[in-house]
Amino acid sequence: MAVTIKDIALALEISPSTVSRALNDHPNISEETKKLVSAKAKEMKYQTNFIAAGLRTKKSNSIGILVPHITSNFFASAIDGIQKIVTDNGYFTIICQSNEDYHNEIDQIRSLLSCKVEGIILSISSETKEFEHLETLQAYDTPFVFFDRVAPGFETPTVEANDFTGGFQAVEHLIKRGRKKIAHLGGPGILGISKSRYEGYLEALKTYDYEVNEDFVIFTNPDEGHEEIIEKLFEDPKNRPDALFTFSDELAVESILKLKKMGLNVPRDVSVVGFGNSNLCEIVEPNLTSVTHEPVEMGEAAADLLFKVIQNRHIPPHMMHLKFDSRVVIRDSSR
Amino acid sequence: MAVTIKDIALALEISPSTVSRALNDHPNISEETKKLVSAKAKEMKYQTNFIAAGLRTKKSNSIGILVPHITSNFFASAIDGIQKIVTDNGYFTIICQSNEDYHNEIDQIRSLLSCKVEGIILSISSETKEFEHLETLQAYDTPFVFFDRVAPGFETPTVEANDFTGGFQAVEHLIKRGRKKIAHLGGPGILGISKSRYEGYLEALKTYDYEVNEDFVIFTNPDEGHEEIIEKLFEDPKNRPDALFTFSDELAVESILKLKKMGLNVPRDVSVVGFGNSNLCEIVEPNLTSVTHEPVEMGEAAADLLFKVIQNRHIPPHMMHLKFDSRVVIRDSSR
DNA sequence: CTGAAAGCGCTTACAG
DNA sequence: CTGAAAGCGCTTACAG
Repeated sequence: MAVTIKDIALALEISPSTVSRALNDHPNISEETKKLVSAKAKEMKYQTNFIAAGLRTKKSNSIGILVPHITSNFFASAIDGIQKIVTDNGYFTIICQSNEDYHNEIDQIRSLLSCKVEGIILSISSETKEFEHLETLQAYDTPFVFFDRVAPGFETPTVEANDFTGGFQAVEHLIKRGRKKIAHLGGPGILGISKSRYEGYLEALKTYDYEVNEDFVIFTNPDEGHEEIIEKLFEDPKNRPDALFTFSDELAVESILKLKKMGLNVPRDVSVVGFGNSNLCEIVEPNLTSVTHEPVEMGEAAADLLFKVIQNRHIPPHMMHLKFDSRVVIRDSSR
Repeated sequence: MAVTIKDIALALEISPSTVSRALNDHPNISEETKKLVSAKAKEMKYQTNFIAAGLRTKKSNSIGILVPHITSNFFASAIDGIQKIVTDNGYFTIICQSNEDYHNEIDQIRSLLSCKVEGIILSISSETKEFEHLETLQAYDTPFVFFDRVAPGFETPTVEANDFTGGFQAVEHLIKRGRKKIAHLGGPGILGISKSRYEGYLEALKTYDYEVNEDFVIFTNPDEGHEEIIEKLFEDPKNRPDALFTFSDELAVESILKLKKMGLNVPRDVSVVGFGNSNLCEIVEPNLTSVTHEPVEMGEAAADLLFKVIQNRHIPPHMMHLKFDSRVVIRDSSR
């Protein structure tokens, strides 16, 4: 059985209170007692029961992470960054996945509340259109930080990539390479990040007096096949885009593979720029030009912000809504 | 503030005991009371405090997962599989990373013990050579299941890929394609999975009366550069392998890219077979032949086993040490 | 510097 | 069918 504070007290013939204080390095306890207690604790292999301590102090020392899925380079790296900060603060994390499902998201939040996490880093699912469950969070005074995907109407910190300027830069790069007909394969239309990247695309076209061709913009869903979409976009030789900016590296890779199958040369016939600057970029041929994304840094920043809220520390207004800038890493697919 | 069982009791003018029982669907409580209570609970947005319940019942409803790193397709997918089973059982997971560091692993285990998880799914770090910390687990009656990486000398369930036959099949495939000089780029030498894949390689060579050339076998570490190693392996035209079986798809991809840089044709000059059958296989060119790995199924199996131990259910001997068989998915890199 | 006592929010054996 | 009481393992205000 697990040894408790009482067992140590018994063995040392002192009170549990003193043991507790000694273990927590309370200033009123003599050095001698502290030494005695910690020696005995080690000897008996005592492990603090966080559950009990948490119940008493109303501090669970845990924070929740809710992401659409853990199997995605972006979110996995973000969690990596978050955990670093969380561990440094002596906390632990409970990680949940919504699987991009609205009802699942609600369940997971409920479960995090039941675990009494002190805060949540949250990336809403691509199906979430209502936000009552987030109001529940607020009702429970459980602070949260939006990560990468933000719901409107909440006064809570946000950490995002600067998707707008990312999209802008990607398209500007293609324009400067002399491309004339630039298409965009977007992400799920409902997501803010999809919209922002698309808006960056539009803004770049506008800035350089390009006309917008609506046939050249398609929003995609992760679960549907993209091959047909890509084929359709490029099948008409007379009205074929000569460049493509995609929502993700995955989409860019799919596009390159499909374009090659269709007998088109990348970048000669079609330049391609992805988003994420993932490890795929240097594997696909030609190597993929891509917009950088900084999941680890973003995760660290989100965790930092969450701890500030938890500890009631002041967050200066300019820190409340962080946007991580991107740059274009140019590789062969757009050279 | 969070609403408690007491608040509901007060509002309904009944005792907390009754509220608790009603909420837990105790048979002795009248349907009427149950309805009343659950309506009120919903109205007041009551959320069970798992922490408190756990303290009382000595059941935390949580299990721990400790993996080397979360950012790895294999482990991320495994966690996916584990979480599915865990959620189905009404539990939640605490996920920790050792970052392949022995001392970190010890710390994480200590922390999981303090969180009073009811069991742990464990993949030891590649630096772990001593196992005292696992004996601590046993001393605390905290059951655990080894996942993918197994420490010797413990009477606990294990879930592994059948790395030996995987390696065997990969090399057999290369032999049947008529390859004569088959090299092996292995993983960290200390890991059982590296050894097993290597032994499969050896066994295949032996079975087909091939001689073993020790210069053709190299064990690698994840953090060191592999380019030089690959270059050295293939630089001598007179004594150059005509096939390569690698520990992972990542290593295979690196090898293919490097071989191409060296002016060698894959598969004409060198056939390559990877391990993992990851999404990289269809991105690299030529597409990579690879041995399948089933992380999701393995994760599910590990979680199932852990729950059996937690619930003291009998595990038939043939279920104690699961090995997931692999097959070779043939693609262009070895055609 | 140390101890006795109360209490965190639950559950459950005991009593009725 | 329902309630009063004890207790899970801690922490901490209060008292000395």
